Amino acid sequence: MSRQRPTLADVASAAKVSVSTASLAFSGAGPIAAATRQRVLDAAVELGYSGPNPLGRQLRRGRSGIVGVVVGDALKRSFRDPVSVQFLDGLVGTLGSLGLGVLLVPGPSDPSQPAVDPLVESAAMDVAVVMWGGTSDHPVQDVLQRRGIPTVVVEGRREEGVVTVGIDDRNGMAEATRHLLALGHERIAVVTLPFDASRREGIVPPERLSQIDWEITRRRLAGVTDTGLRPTAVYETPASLVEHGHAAGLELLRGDDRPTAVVCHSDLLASGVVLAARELGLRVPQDVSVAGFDGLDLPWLAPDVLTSVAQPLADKGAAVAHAVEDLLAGETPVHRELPVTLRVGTTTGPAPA
Amino acid sequence: MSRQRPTLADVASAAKVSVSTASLAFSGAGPIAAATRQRVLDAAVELGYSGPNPLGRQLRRGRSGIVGVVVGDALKRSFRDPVSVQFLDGLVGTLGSLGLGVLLVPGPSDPSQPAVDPLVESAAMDVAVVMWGGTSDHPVQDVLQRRGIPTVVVEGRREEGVVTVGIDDRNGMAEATRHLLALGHERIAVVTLPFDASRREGIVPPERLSQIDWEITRRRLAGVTDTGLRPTAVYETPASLVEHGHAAGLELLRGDDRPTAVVCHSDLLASGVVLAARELGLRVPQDVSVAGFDGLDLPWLAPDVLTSVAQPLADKGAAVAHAVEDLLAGETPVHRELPVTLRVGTTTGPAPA
DNA sequence: ATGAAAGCGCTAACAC
DNA sequence: GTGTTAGCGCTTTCAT
Repeated sequence: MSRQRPTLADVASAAKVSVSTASLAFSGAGPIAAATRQRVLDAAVELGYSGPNPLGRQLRRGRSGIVGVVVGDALKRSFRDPVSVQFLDGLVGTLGSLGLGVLLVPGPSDPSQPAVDPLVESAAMDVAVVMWGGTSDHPVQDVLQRRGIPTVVVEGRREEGVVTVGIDDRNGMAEATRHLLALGHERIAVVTLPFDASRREGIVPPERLSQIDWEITRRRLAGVTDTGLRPTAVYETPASLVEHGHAAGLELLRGDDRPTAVVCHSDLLASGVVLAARELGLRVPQDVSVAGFDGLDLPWLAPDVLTSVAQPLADKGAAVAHAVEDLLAGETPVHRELPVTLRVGTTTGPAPA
Repeated sequence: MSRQRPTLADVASAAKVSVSTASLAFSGAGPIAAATRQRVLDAAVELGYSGPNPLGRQLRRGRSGIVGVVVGDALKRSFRDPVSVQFLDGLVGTLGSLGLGVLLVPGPSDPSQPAVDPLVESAAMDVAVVMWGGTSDHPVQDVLQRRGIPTVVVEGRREEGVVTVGIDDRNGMAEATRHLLALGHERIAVVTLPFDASRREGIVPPERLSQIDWEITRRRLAGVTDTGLRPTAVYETPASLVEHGHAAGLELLRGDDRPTAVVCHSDLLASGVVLAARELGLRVPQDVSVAGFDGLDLPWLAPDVLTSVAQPLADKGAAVAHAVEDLLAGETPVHRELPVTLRVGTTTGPAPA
């Protein structure tokens, strides 16, 4: 343990071979005699050498093997949403099998904070993945572009020169809405994802409906109105969390002119609405139907099973990983749009008479 | 965009300075005339140079600026637990302010899978953090040690030569138990975290009680018995998830000789027990009291607020980050054990008469 | 305040 | 099959 950490050169000289040969012994990429190889490996063990230093390898190869994943929000908030987590799980798994690691890069948190995490500016990454890349001001994407780091945007706006992976949420949302319409509902309210970073909360005044900055919110709301429905109310939430759905439900469902159904932009919001309905003494779905989006497994909603539009989260992660792979191979991946499926649960039923 | 990406040397020659001067212009670490500095920066913009290549810098400095975080389980499962997420949030935040990035390294998932993710073997990291490092076989820690990567173990066994950060969960668990005893409960069951990687589920036969592999489970169970309590039953779960708590609740609370209180090793488990109790028509806390551990915010349990032992999750992340900082500075951080606090909610009350 | 030079540890041409 | 050589892009003494 006395001196410096041994290098490949040390191992090579101990094994009495050249460094290039020693390199081959570890990488296996090239012809080498089994005996030589073994000699190198033995020398390595002898010296306590545990394999090539990744830093040297990375510089030489010009690749870090790292994919920076910019989460669309403060980590804590982002990861409270199973949607992010399950997506990330699919992404990390697939990237892992490609030999790539995931560097967590915090996204913009408070509007007050510096807009771009220092890691975006200076961390080593071969490719970046931007989750929830749907805002119109993209300081993060600008920095990445300046650095020349190829980027995959998830759920963002489809733009020239930007690789995107998304889901068919507009049609999915429309399908959920039509499901309610088919059940005879006429008074339907909508609980939406945030319109922008302002984190506003409450029923949206009509003029604000045309000022949606977040692409995903715009698309899902468009899906609702694609059906021809004119919602009785549109309620904006500051984040996709149960408590915000709960607040929305309390506000929307009190009073006699309440809607008979609520469509929500996410399952977490929808489950909050269900809890609020129960709390108000309303039966679900006899008095009020509730539909969500995401297809999450929500055991604590039992015995109810949420009617929801299921999106293939793990597949989405894998699709993004493959886009990353293409980018690394120098190819330009095409936009992928994954299908969604309406899954009818126990929280929607015929409109009350 | 024709040729290679520009390097610092290109910028230097365009600005008619030496590379070392150009380097100073970017790092700011050294004396440089403001005018020269500006000339370099202008040249950089001109050439589309976006700052020093991190790979070159890392090799030169011998540091990657990366902390590998080995999550204690498959990502998906791990991140379904707010405990991991909130800890990670604190960790990433504090490390970020130290200029360090977090590389996500999947931990052992299935016992069938290769025990150690390839990233552990070969990714660049200056320090590693092992979450839930409490198992007796540490293939991951062995590899890290062989590579000479200093490691912080969270919630693991305190051992010679291993830096650990933990919480005082043994006393916390004892305090929760004493709270129940003080309320007059005599028949108390325990719902525990996994004993080992076997993911067994159900009431534990007595002989298995001495075969707890996971340190955290051992400590928390010891906390319960430290009070002198002899639990009516000990129920082992395969993971800290609501559905497993639910299953435990259903099994423990059916029948007339049911316990009047259940102490759980986590809030997710406890909330599952509450749901099961409600489902069985039992009133909480009139018929059965339930206590948890972690101090999570569980909005969907409303109107109940879980009685729980709160642990400072963000602080734990920060404490680990500071241990990492010490390690990087060449110092040996001391073991930190953070305090926990019993917070009485609405789910515990006097034992039924 | 600036420049020259060395070298971090490795891999990949290329020659033998 | 093995060795020689040349960098990858940068930071950091050390001179000037």
